[in-house]
Amino acid sequence: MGRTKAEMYTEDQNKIAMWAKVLGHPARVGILQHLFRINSCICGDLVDEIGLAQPTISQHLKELKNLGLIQGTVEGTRICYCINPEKWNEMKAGIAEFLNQDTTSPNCC
Amino acid sequence: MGRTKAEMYTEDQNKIAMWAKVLGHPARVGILQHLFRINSCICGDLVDEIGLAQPTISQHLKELKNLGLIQGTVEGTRICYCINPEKWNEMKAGIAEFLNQDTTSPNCC
DNA sequence: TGAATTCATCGTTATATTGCAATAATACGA
DNA sequence: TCGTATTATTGCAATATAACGATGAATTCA
Repeated sequence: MGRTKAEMYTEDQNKIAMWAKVLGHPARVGILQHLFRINSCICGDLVDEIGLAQPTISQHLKELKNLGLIQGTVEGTRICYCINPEKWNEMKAGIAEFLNQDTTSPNCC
Repeated sequence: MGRTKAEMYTEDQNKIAMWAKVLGHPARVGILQHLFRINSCICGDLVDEIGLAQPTISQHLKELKNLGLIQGTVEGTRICYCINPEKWNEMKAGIAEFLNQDTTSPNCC
């Protein structure tokens, strides 16, 4: 991402940007939507569902895991992923607070 | 970003990812927060406020403009930026719908 | 034990993003 | 018109992302 200097920004700004960044790819949005839709865990059908190669899916899953948004448990040779509700709600609250800023003030442009 | 294949995804997924991506940098988060805080328009004090070089700020502003989230009007030699409430609310609704998915189902992990 | 299955990791390529210096463009005032 | 101030654009250099083939690790089953 070039050379972003995280220390220039507030913790708040970095956190929002971090969350937004992980949502900033349609494959990851699709993975999360699928996990919600299937509700119960799913394994590697994401490869078929999304249409990317297995290593690519694995990489996207890793990024989602790094933020704790999803978690996986081993089930034999397969791995079962699902949403982590606590982290999801934490992100939802953080982003909502940012998005809910007041837009009713008279804007001069 | 490597070679993301936008045509693989739904319009919905691309839209959410597009919005999230532009929020995925702390400088842009900071710019938007500042525009909200100052409420009335501001010009190029963002350079002092954020602490990046003027061309860098200009580039971030351009990305926010591309999505229509902010708009600028010329005021002499300065340019006055502010939030575009319509677009902001459209983004807010789109992201909220995605984030508000139900997390109450029993998760198996 | 050995083959098969599933997922993660590594290594590489292609592309995107960040950041800035230099420079251009625009508008104002003297 | 000329100089000044402000913002945009251009052209890099450094770094991050995305994608995938090849390979490795773990597990199940024969």
